[in-house]
Amino acid sequence: MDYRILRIALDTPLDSEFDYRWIVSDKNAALPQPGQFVLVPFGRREIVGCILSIHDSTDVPSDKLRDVIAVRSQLSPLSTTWIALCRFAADYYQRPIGEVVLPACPKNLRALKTTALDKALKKTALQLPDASAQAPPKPHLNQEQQFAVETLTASQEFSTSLLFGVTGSGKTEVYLHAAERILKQAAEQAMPAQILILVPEINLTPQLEQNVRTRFPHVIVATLHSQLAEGERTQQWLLAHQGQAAIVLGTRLAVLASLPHLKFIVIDEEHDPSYKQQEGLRYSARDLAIWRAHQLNIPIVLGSATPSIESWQAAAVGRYKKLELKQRAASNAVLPKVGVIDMERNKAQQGLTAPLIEAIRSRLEKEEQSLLFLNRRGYAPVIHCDACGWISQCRRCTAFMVFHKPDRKLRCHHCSAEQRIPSACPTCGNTDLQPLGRGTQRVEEQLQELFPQARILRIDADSTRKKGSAQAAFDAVHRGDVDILLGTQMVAKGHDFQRLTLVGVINPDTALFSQDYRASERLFAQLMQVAGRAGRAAKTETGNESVVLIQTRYPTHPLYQAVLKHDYPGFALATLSDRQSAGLPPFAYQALLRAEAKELKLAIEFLENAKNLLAHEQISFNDPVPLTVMRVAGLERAQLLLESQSRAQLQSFLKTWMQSLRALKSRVRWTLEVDPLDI
DNA sequence: AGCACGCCGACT
DNA sequence: GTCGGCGTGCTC
Repeated sequence: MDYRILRIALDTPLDSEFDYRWIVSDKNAALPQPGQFVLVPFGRREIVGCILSIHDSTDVPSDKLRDVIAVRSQLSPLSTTWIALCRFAADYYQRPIGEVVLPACPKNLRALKTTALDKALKKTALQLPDASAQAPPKPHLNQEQQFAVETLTASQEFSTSLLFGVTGSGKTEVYLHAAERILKQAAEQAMPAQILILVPEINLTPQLEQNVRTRFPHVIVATLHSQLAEGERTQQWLLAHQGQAAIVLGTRLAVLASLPHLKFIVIDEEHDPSYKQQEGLRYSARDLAIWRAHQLNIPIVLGSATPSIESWQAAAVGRYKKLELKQRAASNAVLPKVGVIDMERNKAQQGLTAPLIEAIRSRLEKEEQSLLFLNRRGYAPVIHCDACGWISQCRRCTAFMVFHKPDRKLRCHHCSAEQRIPSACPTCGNTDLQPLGRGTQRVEEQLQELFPQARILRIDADSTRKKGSAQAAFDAVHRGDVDILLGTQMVAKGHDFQRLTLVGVINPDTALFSQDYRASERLFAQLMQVAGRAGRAAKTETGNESVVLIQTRYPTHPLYQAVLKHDYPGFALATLSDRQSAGLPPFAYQALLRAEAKELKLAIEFLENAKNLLAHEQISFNDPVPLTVMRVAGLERAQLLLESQSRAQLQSFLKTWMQSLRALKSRVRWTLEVDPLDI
């Protein structure tokens, strides 16, 4: 009997591809194709995999070979280009290819039954653009924007551009104009085209989605992000895969979407940490997007007001083209004035210094809005007993339990353990337990005392737990129903508040002294971003200038001085020189091996073994160390950091090292992260 | 990761 | 006597 060998990717941690037999019963029937999904027996169950390649023979002994049950032919095959992208990601991040290919596709494609898929296919077959609307007049571009658009669209070949422009400088307009031109150029040549736009978090940038849809009423715009319901996700994915969607707007997972006619990629806010997947395949969507652009030989643009240090360096050495927008696009918009409040001279009461309180008061008098930024939720990060020294330590984690006042609970932010507030100290019975430090809830309480008439709104992960409540909260601010907005980093992104003329940063100093060498880079980006919430509109009717006030104990710290001057290039230059002398990225490449076990000793032991397993001249190992939050949910964790001057050397080392590590068959649970962001 | 097999402890 | 704990072995 005639048969073929199908080499198949399966979603299993086993680092291998699996060969199956396909019996050719009818010579005239079409053979299965790479990129098609198949149903196969695997152990004692049946699962769906994806054909990677087709062969005439295999080394797998024939008694092990089993037959494919069925081929899913209703879906057009994924391209070999797409499979090559997945293969690169799998190799680079040291994961089996099946763990890339299958999770990259909607669950309905992998389901045993195809009913949901068939339904989605039927729906997308009828999909048409909105088209009812007429495209609104396009905003006029200033010279810098015009130049950026020209540069981005001048060639259809691979190039990476870094679009550097402050908040409000009109980066979005550059993306949209470039996208429009690329679609138009393709249409003139009667070529299909697709554009991929990646954003950090889609629910925080609903304005962009709306913007794109109204600007492109004649094409299908698909959106892809993790919060879509499965049916919807399948449809949106199909619109991309079938080439119907000319524009695909999505979060990091969209970088692995099937896009047969991809011609241009945009990465908005390219520095944002949420482009890094933090579990499973720990990929950087930005880095994969650049690889994809290179693979397809198409242009890609990375945009940011505070580029990642890596991207800035790449632009400095000419690997990326640097495009700069120096002015805020609306001619009457100005950069907010940034000032620091020295907390040594101005003692804070309940976290707020007198100058900041005065600034809020003056905004209230003029009926303008204030925004206070504090990156710590809850009421107080810990409660303690004055009499005996007891503190609210989590039993299962190396962390304090956070006091949440509205529901009168202690909650661990690491393992989500909860308990009611003890009415008395668990060790000595003292009934006077005190909160230490402050989170957003406590500052909210303080604001209510100081400004009883003001309408105060807190926005953080706790206040926006219900679906749609974040949107409702932001809508209230936009309507002007809020005088003082208070929140965590959730309030820093995306939204432009027209009547907002004061941004107060309560105390960001801890990030200055973090173990993590990237903490200052993140702080700088966060401060610039939150500062950008102010003064986006023209000067208000009252003629008030927008102001950003940062409360700090270190007012002369270079980081704050750079923020004061809106001087990202200066900050980046200083950071790069520090990184260079310390031999840190982007002047070195890193990988991180993490281990967790019931006892720290076991984790450390495993990492020591791993360290001594395989020597390599161009790889340097640090010592295994416990993580800062050593124990989470009863498991103790440690990590081993590797560095190399050469990305290629690190890659080839990791490949053989991983094989040896797997062969150890250790009890300990471990993961490897390539290019880690948090250390 | 699943899933099954297998070998020991406390229950209707 | 059996339910269920998790060690270990296997998946083309």
